[in-house]
Amino acid sequence: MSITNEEYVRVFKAFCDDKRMSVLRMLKEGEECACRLLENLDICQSSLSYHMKILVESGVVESRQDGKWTYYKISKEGSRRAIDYLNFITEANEKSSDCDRCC
Amino acid sequence: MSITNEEYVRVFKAFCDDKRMSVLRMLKEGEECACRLLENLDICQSSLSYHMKILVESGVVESRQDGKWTYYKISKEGSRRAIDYLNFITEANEKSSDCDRCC
DNA sequence: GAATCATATTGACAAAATTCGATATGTCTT
DNA sequence: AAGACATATCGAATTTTGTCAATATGATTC
Repeated sequence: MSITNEEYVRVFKAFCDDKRMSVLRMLKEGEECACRLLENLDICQSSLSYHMKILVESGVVESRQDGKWTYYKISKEGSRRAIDYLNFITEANEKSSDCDRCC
Repeated sequence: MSITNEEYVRVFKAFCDDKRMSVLRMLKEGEECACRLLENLDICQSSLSYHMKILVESGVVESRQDGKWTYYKISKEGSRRAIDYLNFITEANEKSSDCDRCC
């Protein structure tokens, strides 16, 4: 077992909360700074910061500092990794347990 | 917005808990009944039942009754859907925000 | 049909996640 | 360097999630 449960869970935490999902859907349209995200979310600034930290730590979102602004966008590498993980986890190990045809 | 945040979150909840991840990793090896899962998990029976309900409601796991046993396995359709969702959420809408080459 | 076994549900508690207001930090402007 | 602005962190309160023991349900066996 090379990848730990903790690692998987950290990555998928990104997708398990309503507010984070809203953020992801905004970032899908392109890079945004925190203040723009905040405008559309009905939470206070510190809560957004909390969620953005989880998103960045999951690797699915990456951030970039520009002066006093922080810009966020979906990370291609991070999302590829999440997809790889999901594929791996849900991919059966084909050990003929529900083989309908052959036996 | 056709698919709600709630729907996405319900699906990804499957992957956001250590115990559920352990279950998924067992089911990856093939169908199992609840009692076998329980043996390997260090939680009590009602807790397992709680987690299995979340997994089944996510669609990622499907269950089948055989007499007094309940068997669980990874749902191909459910996991395909989870992967579709993840692809959709993390796929950028390419609106030229981080275009390095062309401009 | 009574006893037994596997799983589900309930209610109470514990632990973790989320929220907010207040404040800190770091950057830009003047 | 003082003021303004954007974001991060802290501490406390609240909400949600996960846990267990007890009990219920539903099927099987005797």
